[in-house]
Amino acid sequence: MASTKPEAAVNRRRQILDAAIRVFARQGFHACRVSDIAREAGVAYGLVYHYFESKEEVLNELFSERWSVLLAAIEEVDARPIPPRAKLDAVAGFIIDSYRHDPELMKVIVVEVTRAANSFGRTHLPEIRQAYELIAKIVSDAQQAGEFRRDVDPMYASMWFYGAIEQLLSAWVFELLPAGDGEFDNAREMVVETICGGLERGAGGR
Amino acid sequence: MASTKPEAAVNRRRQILDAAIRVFARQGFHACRVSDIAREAGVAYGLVYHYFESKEEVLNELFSERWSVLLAAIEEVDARPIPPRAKLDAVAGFIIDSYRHDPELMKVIVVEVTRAANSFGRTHLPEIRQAYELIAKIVSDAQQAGEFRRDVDPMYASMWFYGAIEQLLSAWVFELLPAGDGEFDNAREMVVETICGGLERGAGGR
Amino acid sequence: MASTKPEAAVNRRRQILDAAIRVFARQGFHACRVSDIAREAGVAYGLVYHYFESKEEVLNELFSERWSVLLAAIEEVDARPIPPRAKLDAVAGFIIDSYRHDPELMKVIVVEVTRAANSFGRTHLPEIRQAYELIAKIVSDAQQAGEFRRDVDPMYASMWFYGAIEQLLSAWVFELLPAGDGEFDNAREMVVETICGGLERGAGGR
Amino acid sequence: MASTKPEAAVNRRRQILDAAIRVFARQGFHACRVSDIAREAGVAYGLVYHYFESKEEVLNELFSERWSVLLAAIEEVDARPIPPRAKLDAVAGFIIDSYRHDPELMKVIVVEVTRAANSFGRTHLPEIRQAYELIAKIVSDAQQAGEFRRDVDPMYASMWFYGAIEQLLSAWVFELLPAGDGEFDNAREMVVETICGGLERGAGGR
DNA sequence: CATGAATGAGACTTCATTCAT
DNA sequence: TATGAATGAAGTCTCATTCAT
Repeated sequence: MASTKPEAAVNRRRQILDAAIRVFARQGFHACRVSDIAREAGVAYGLVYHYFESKEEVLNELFSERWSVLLAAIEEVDARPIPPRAKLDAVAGFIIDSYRHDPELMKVIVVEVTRAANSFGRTHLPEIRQAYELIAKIVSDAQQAGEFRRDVDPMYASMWFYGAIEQLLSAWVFELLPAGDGEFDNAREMVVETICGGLERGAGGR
Repeated sequence: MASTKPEAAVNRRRQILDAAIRVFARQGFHACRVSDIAREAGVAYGLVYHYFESKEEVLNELFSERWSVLLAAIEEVDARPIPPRAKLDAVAGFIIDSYRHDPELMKVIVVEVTRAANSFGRTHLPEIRQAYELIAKIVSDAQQAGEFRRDVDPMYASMWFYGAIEQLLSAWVFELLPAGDGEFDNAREMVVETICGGLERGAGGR
Repeated sequence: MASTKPEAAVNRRRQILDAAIRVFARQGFHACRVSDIAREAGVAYGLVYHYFESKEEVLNELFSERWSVLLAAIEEVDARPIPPRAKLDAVAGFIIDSYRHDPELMKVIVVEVTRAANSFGRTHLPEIRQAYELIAKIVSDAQQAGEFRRDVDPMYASMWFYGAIEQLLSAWVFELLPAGDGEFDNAREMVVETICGGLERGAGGR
Repeated sequence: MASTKPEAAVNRRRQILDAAIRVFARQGFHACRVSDIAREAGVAYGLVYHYFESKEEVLNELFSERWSVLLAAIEEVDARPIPPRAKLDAVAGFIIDSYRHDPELMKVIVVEVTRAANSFGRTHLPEIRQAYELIAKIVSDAQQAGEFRRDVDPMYASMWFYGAIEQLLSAWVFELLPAGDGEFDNAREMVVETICGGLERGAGGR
């Protein structure tokens, strides 16, 4: 009972964030108004500003919250004693599963932040870059270990790997390609097969 | 005399479009005002509305103008009697050269349209899809010819190929990676090597 | 125990008032928020509304509390059996000493009420007028007694006397003139010398 | 005809400024909305922002426009080959006449800027100080010439002189004292008589 | 063709005040 | 008494677009 208020507060904040995900996903960050978020959350206009500095901060929060999980996941994967291809498979799997479990949130993150580097994403370039670098490190280590060819810059490889997956997500989001459990698994398998295949190939020879 | 005006008109239009490229590249589509374009072009405020319906139409025009060239280029490349890897190399080369020759225009196209599918790009999804499909056709034909492995959906492969290149362009645009002639050539070579490598792998066997 | 609360209440009220002086002085009445006062006082947001009707009432209180002291002081001075110049010297001394002893409070009173007759001060015009009239009475009596020239409207004289002192305070507040004990005494002496000098002059002759 | 546009533009600006005087005088700067100014001027909301950066800038303009005239007037007066008392009489006359001819504008200047040093006036402290200093110079010169007593700091004298007049204007504005041609002339005469009287007194002796 | 003044809807944000606990 | 979450009205400023000249 004594803890009702703090709990309520926490819930309110969550309630607004969750509403924002739905609104951002449906209308887009720029096209929606703060009042849309408030209405979707079922709270008063001003309450959004009680918990967040601005509309931007809501998106900020949403992104950072999720992106930090992604970064942690990549690091955790990298620490596992498994071959690089398995690592990249796990990373791809994590990203695609994120979309599978919460397509609206991932749509917001990809569409409004990650692919919107010009406007909003600029703020988050450092965090985004971290993901690239973690992936690059996996590639780089694999090159050191002689498992990936050495003539590809790890950052380039990282771009291709991440870019390929992001393009996939975009295609699902904008319904250029059908989405569904079958597609998710198959796409993950194939993207890893293709990119890793290209990176492994001739690892010894070249 | 009589022909001066139409000519001037054409020039005016071009003048505005070219100014828009610089302004969009510098400030972004949303952050810039129509008056910024007019000032950059050295024309009066209202003249932009003489030649274009709206600010959006300016971007529309810019995109369509360039994208149709890309589509034509891919078709032309596909028609050549060369192996699929050479075709994809030519396509990658065309895109990267576009950036090399006019980085501002490509920045606008990639940042404001292609990667902004939610807001503005939605209008152009059909044209964008065409590019994906033309690339997919190259892959598909290669699979038919036994040169690429058959278990990868050509549209997926297209996404990865295009996504990888777009990610590269983004990285250059946002200075996550250094850009320059050396990088351009190397990146093209390597992205083709990697993706095609992955697609070719076990083409016969599997 | 039973008496703790009322006592605490009184203290709380005082605590909020004192905090308000600092906040109003620092940020100005309009520019500060109720929450600033609460934070400065170290109490909860809503408590301010427990003791005061509104933000205005806090300022009201501050003003009335101090202004009534000023009015009483002038009346007390006027009752003394001393020459008019000595009376005005005492009044000037009282005002200047008020500033010397609590510059923040006087800043608030002068800046936010007395000189802000348009917005907030309007409420207090009657009280402010009383001060003018008390001073005018001193002048008027001096004229009756043949000590001040009779051709100056006592209310005008009051305005000049009070206006001169208020301008002095403003100059100190806004650091147009240096403030300090030396300045305080000299300014008091000189303002009385000048205004009374002008009022006495030719009192007999004209 | 050809000059219609520029002319119109100038007029529009003036039209808005004049409307702002009435609105500021009637409702006060803070209490009025930009839309009130626009309505009073009979123009569209946004036009105010076409000519001015913000509501503040409108007041800025109003103040600077008028204050520069005051400064010029004081300088001009000081240059005349007349005794100091005549100079101060001319300065007081100028200020009081300004009120006589445009009481609304003077109300705005005194109430919203000059006496509002805390909020808005802060921006204009330098200009306001100039006026004080010009008056102080008149006093100082008179002291040099042996016409005013030397033991009064010229800046103090300036404060008293200006403060007395400003207090007078305030009293008229807030109807603490009746205003009218008779009062204007009498007040000017008497304020000069009193202050200069005080300043001249014992000029030789002391 | 060309100009740029004029329009006005729209969105963000602030913050005094209320109220349930 | 005390708390601070919740409310929502209000106002500033922006800027795409129109239109008279």
